[in-house]
Amino acid sequence: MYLQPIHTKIMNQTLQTHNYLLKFSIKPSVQRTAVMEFLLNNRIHPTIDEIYMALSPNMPTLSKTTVYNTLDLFVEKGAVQALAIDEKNARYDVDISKHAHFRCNSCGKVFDLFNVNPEYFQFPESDKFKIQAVEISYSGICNSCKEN
Amino acid sequence: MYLQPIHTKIMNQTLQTHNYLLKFSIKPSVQRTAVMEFLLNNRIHPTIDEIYMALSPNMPTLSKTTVYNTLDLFVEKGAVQALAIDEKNARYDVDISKHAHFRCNSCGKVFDLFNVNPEYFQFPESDKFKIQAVEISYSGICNSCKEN
DNA sequence: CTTTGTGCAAATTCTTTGCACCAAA
DNA sequence: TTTGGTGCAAAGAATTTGCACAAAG
Repeated sequence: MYLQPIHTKIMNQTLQTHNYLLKFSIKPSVQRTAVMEFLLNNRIHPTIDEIYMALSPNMPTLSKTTVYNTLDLFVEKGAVQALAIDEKNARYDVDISKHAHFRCNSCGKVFDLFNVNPEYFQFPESDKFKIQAVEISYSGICNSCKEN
Repeated sequence: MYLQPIHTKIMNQTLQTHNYLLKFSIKPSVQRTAVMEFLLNNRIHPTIDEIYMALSPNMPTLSKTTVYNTLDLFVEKGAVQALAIDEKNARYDVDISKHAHFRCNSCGKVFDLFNVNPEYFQFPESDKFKIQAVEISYSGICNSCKEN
């Protein structure tokens, strides 16, 4: 049986991410690929700072400006959606399918909610606006905060 | 026919606002009454700065800190809802009934949307979270921006 | 070479905090 | 008096901007 060397596995994932960026017409630089790979592997709706903090140990020259630039580009190209659910910081979601979010008012974490009726994501009739997007955000207390 | 003097009208409105605050157990100071009166008369989901800029000409000693304090209190008492729809600034809505909002990506203005199916404001089943609130936010281009 | 991307430092904006003074009960 | 409200100035945090250097084609 042939065992795939670990570095090849890593290369394969990076290659996948590289190709994923190309699907959105994003030129895959080292930094952009690292940011997208982090988003794909960590579905935690991270803030800019969380992304920067996670990547900078392995990428000491990375700057926060680049993380800002990268996410602006990803949003512009439709590869990620920016969430308004957190009033303090912008949060980013690599899952661009129609789904809702829940924010815990105690710990501040943002979770996906996939069991919201898909019908809710339809746009209402309007002669005043050209509606292009919808965001459905719930808030309250998550179970792990409720226990404490 | 008896014409109500204009200053009486103003007094009457301030008195109404005063009593409105009392309904939410908010002690009606001069500043709080002015802020609430502005919110009731201007359903534009204003930012802190918009409220401050509107009131300060007639209330030169008003400070932005007081506007912040006042709106924190209003939200805490349930008299207004804070909107997360605008990533740049907090916006406040004195209409606490269940309705949706639309933000124009061009001019940044936020509008009410009253024709969204009330069913959409129901909370989904969840054993992970105690859901307490929902915000439905649409975005796109408003008609006056589309024309220009 | 020319264009595009990155990263540092500074600037800007929004919000919060500490504290002193003022006002109402 | 005592409590709570207001307002100034400073601090803090998130984001944006200007510009020089690096990388890619």
